[in-house]
Amino acid sequence: MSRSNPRVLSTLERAGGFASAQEIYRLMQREGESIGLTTVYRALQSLVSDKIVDVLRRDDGEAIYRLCGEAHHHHLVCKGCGDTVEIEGGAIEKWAKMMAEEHGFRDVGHTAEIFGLCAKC
Amino acid sequence: MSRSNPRVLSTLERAGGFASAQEIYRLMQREGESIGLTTVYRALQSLVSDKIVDVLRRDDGEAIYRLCGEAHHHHLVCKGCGDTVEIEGGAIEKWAKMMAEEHGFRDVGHTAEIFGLCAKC
DNA sequence: TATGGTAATGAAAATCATTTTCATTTGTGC
DNA sequence: GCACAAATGAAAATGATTTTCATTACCATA
Repeated sequence: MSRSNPRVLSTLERAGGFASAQEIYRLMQREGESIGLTTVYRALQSLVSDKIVDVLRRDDGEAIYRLCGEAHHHHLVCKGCGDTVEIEGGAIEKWAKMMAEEHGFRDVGHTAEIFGLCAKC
Repeated sequence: MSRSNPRVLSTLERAGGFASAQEIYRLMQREGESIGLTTVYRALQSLVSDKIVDVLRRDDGEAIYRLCGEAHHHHLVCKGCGDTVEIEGGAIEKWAKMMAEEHGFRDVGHTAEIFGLCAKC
């Protein structure tokens, strides 16, 4: 069932743990690996649902995949250079829990991202 | 030079200050306004560069436009029936601001969504 | 070693938001 | 009326992503 192709994962690692599907595909091509674009996409989807990688969005809407630790965290992303800082979100956890209770929701998860310009940009 | 079509802006306002280009286009069509999709896109680009609206990205990559200075809100979405509740996020605003300062980021915006199962599902 | 079934693969086509092209229309000053 | 710049929008192009579908690799069992 797991389509988390290890070659895709290792390429993502080699790319610095931060790349788009197209970039990973091109990188593998350049390195002489024989793989189809479809398989790259499927492997990434699988890695995402296995929570081995995270997916964010570039400003142009292209999805970028990045390795992430198991600990639940949020991101502070620079719109200029794409630099990403992992941040802690204790306040968010509480907020999400509170809101869910207030409206009778259960089994809740959440997403939260902050984006702006970093000091260098 | 300014292509900030006022009909597009007013439609965005009427849509609750938060919509995608496609949605604005469909809304105008439904209301009998005669306008081309191209013009909607151009008007939105113009509004963005005039800093009258902000652009964010949905999870699926579609661009959503938001009136600047609009008191924005967040969503509580049911995974079962898709029902959505608008919620207030004062805690998030503070958290985002704090985190941004802490890491030297400026011009920051954020997204936050909570999803789970509503009482009915 | 054959055989049958299931999962993985990838080329090509489909989808969908967005951008570009370009011919036409509209508006404005003279 | 006339010329000319700006605005418009239909249609085509673009580019990422997903779907389709026929083929292939794998794996257990007879």
